[in-house]
Amino acid sequence: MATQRLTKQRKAITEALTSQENFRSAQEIHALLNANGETIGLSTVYRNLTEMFESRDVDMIIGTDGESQYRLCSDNHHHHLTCKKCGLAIEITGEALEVWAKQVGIDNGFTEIAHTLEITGVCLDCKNS
Amino acid sequence: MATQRLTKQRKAITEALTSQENFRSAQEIHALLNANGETIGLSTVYRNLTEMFESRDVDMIIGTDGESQYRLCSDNHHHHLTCKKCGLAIEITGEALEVWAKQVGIDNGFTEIAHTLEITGVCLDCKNS
DNA sequence: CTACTATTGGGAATTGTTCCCATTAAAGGA
DNA sequence: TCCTTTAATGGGAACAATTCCCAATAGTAG
Repeated sequence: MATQRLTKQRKAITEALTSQENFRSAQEIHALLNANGETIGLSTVYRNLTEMFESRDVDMIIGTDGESQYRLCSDNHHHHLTCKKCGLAIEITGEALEVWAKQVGIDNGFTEIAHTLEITGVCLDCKNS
Repeated sequence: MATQRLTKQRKAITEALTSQENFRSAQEIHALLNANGETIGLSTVYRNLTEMFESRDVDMIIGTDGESQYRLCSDNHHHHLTCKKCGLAIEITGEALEVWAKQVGIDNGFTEIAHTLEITGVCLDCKNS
């Protein structure tokens, strides 16, 4: 009585996620797979990403436009400094911030504390053009 | 040459927001108004909330299901500690964070630096139920 | 190999939000 | 006060992301 079958679609999705550094929407993953010659249904991508999120294999965030974005869970938590014009993204880590955010939650009696941070601006190249 | 007319719809929306403690979705505001006998279009609610957000009269956050939620804001820049279960939102200010975020941008040659931060968790009441 | 059933995929349905545009009604001036 | 101008409204169509439905497909245990 299997409860989890290893289909080639599931494998392909995991592979696609592995090849991506940052958060990608379900639609982006789907497009990526199709571009690579895989034939995979959009429903399947959504279904699997949701399952993977529930089993904590991927992180999910909700973007500023309300679109869900996914990324394979990695242990090193970090944030991004993103250019509004060209989309350039620089990884930011801040141990102090991590600790502070968690502390704020604890101080207010919260548990299961998580946080998201986005810093945006205009990068040097875009400013000079 | 007026650029901002004080319509009764705009007034009603502000009133509805005033009566609410926590974040409410545009649809909730709309339902609330209609329940109070106002006749107001959903488009109008969306339009005004978006404008009010852009002019910083209301705070907006994107809920876990991707739905935008609004609340009248106090004047100063701040962030939120939000309960995943009940939506309870506590205002957070952190001068250190503000300075740090700006510094990170500057260090990387960015200008027009802005940032958003959301801390989420489960509040005490929701944990005990 | 076969039977069982988890999983797939594609189109329809849903949901939150924005767009379009003819109609309505603030606000300033005569 | 009454016009005139045009910002603002509202409702239905359009959209985009996501979920649902279900017949067809394909892992996997035996």
